[in-house]
Amino acid sequence: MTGHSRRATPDVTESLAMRPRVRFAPSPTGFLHVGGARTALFNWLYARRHGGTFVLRIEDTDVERSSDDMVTGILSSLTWLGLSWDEGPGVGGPHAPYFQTERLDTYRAAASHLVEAGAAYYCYCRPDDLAAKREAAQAAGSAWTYDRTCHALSPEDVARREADGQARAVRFLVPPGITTFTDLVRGHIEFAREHIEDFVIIRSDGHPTYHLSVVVDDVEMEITQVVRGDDHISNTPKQVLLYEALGAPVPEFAHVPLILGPDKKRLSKRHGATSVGEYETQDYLPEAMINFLALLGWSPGGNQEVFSRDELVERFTLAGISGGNAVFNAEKLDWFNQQHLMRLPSEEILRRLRPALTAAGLWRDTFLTTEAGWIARVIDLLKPRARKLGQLVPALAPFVSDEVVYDEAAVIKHLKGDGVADHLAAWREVLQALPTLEPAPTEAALRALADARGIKPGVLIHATRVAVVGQAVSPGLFEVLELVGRGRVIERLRTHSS
RNA sequence: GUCCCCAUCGUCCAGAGGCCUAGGACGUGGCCCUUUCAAGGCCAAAACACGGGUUCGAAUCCCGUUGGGGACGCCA
Repeated sequence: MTGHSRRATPDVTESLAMRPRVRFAPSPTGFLHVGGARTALFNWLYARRHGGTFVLRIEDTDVERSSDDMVTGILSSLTWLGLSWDEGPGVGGPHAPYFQTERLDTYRAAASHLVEAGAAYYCYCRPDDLAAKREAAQAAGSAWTYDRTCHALSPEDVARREADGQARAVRFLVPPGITTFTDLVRGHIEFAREHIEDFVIIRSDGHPTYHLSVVVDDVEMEITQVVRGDDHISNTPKQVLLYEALGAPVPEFAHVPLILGPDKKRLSKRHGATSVGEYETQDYLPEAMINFLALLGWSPGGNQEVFSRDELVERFTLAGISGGNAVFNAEKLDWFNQQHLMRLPSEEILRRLRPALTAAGLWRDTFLTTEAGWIARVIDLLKPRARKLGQLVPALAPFVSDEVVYDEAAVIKHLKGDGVADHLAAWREVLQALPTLEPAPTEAALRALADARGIKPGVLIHATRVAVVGQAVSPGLFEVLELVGRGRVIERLRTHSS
């Protein structure tokens, strides 16, 4: 060790300190919404981009509405999207547990600390009474903030209520002044505290409210950047106040715009699918979903649209998040799906298709061995014509099995015409005589035959297509014939020729 | 009602004072390729909300108006 190491040490320490710790903290009161998924994605991208840590924390303090099934569903959707978490449910971590209901003592301790420090006080008001006051004020057209009744209670009053065993909540005492914070996407934001009421931090049932638990956990879990939805922006000053009262460093904030439906209203069920799980069910590729979501409200700056997960990680910056809300455009998602499908290697497509092919009775293990090259060519031919992965299953059928499903309209249009059966018989003879079904010579042979018989090549082409694949549409006929293979082609022509 | 945020083609974005007769993508229309369908290529229509400033010069900076969104819970 030389003098160098002494200089190097602080650098290393500093670079470690720079590593961000971000988190996604869903409440398990519903499925993973696409908006939540995008928030998770931005956090994940930021962590991965900077070699930081992505924490997943479950905010289940609303015991009434939270459920284990929802937790499972959310984890499953995140996993499907490939947003792996470094700390959280299932993987644990230095700040476990990651379920808030398992951390209640921590919140109570923090609240007691705040009460002792005079930063918070007990409140014996009944929720019903407060709601009534609030409604009355609203009816009168004015805003209502808690009137601090309980802050004004004399020690005797308090003693009597305690003796009566009255339920008490804990309220944070909002000091006068102005709270400011810097938002990484919007810049400087400030709130006059006169508009902020003394908010409840511990409910009368002893459970913490969101404001307390989120701050206590973010402090304890050493979260450095809070990346979350725009709808939290007005909560932020309350939380900044809490950080300060707790004597904790305030993290940086980045509020990302909301995702809207086509009518510019917050995306909801009536706009169609809103949960990630539905898109999974609808056979979208997770990489397409990621790409689409990333570009909703964020831009790397150039003109490129299609990005792999790694490319997104490489380019992600919080500063690239735009300020305005974004409308969810399902058609563009479809386009991304197709683009990613086309870019997926055929082996990968085959791997993902295996369950569906098996279910359809079309799978055989030789796809992985002796037939690997052949099936890859078939997939490459079909994939630019598919919008969804699953569409490849029926498209693959005429290539991999003897079963051909005939489209009635196509049969009538292209196989029932005058002389068609006869033309196909002649064409079958020609094919049988050909040394191979290589596209170019096969096409030449077909055109020569059509010429000899005085018909347009299209007549033979269309008839052959329907006879071989059962549909009026397919990839280029001659590539299809070669890959279907002479045996099956001849056989299918035989059943449709005279 | 109060507070906060936002404002470029129908939609998603580019644009960080002159590079803008505003660029890309989805979608739409047309053309090309072609045996069908895709993919791909080319072309077209399509936007700086409005009004004031600041500046030699503004989509870009400031103010206001309007519009949209969000928050005002013992929900998160």
